[in-house]
Amino acid sequence: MLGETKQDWRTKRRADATADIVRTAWELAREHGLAGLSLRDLARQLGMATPSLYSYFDSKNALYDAMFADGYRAFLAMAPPAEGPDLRTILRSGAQSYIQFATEDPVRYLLLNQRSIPGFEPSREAFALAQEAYERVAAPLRTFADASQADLDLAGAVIGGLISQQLSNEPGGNRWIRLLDEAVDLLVHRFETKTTRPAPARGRRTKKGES
Amino acid sequence: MLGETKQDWRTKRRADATADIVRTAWELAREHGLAGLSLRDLARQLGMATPSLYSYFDSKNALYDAMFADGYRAFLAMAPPAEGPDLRTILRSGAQSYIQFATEDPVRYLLLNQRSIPGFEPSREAFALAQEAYERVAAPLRTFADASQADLDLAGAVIGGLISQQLSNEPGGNRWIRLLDEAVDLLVHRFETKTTRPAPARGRRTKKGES
DNA sequence: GTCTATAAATGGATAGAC
DNA sequence: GTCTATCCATTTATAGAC
Repeated sequence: MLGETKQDWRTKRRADATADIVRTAWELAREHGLAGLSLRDLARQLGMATPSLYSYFDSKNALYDAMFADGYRAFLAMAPPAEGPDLRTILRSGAQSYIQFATEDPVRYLLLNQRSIPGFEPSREAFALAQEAYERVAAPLRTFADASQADLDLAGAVIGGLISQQLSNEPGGNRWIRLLDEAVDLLVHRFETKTTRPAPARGRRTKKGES
Repeated sequence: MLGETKQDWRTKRRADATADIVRTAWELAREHGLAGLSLRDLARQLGMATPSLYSYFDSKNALYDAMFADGYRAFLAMAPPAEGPDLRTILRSGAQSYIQFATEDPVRYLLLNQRSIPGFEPSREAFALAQEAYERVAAPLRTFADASQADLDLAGAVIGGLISQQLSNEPGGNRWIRLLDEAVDLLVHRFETKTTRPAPARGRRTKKGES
């Protein structure tokens, strides 16, 4: 029994130390860029020797994997499923959460959303968290607006496009993300007119807005 | 007179060699990633010693700068100003050029559009080419559709969003870029209804599509 | 689990002869 | 402009003592 407690204590110590490493890794990544993260700096910042890190992570990519999972856990903790009386509200609140999450930590956004680190592929466990996060955003749109996969892809591209332009061209500013409401209007218009035409894709586009 | 010819010949030789280096650098960047490009590999591939590269470029960033300029020159060479009988055609053909340019060489797209290399900033000369390319796409939309800067920003975000999602999530596929026509429809709708409401942003969004 | 020591390699960049 | 030789810093990762 006492042995069990001791075991738990050690397990917790190890988990705490691991979390400490990941947190510090994020700090350094924010400072020097994602690819600029070095295990040397990381160990020094933590006051330990470089090889000690290998007691916690088998490789640098394993550390990236832990950061990847940590990032999506942070999203799941901060972003509730979008709710609201109408589609516009749902879409806008979901997108606002996402934009907030992206702009408050651009480096995290890069690791989670672009394939930023050559050779790094998230593990199955980490990828499952990514899917869970995706579903949290997608599910309300499916149930409320009967969104198809193409609808979701288009919405993701539009919102992600605002974020991407903002972060690459004017980090810290709002030139693109302030266009969110107008972008949501576009998407709402599409979602609502779509029910009129259940076969959305091919052959159309000849007449419609040609006054 | 003979001296002048000799001078021209040397100038040409140097320009050719420089172009050769840049071309080979693109090949290696496509193979190993943009950040994975090393001057050692580059020199070896060219059959020269590493330090010889410094006769052509002062630093690695100077090489990136030449690649940056080269990428935009390639765009200017391949993408004519968008033309067409109506806004939809102009927008779609411009976007198609851009998507073609991006997907035929994703690494080039990354260097030109995302801030992919930490510490690299394009020189004034290279940046001027980027602006020229931007204007080539933007000008027809300004003159034909009286597009505001916000209109252009939104359109850029939507098209760039499709490209970005495609390259990060399914390189080589078409899950997102096949949505181009629908994205263009969204934008056309916005451009056309915008004239109805010259003050586009705040305070609206209460009633509109609430059937 | 932690350390020291070190491997084994890569990176960009410079000096100086030819 | 090209080379050889080299510098100096950096990287991830391992071996083995404690």
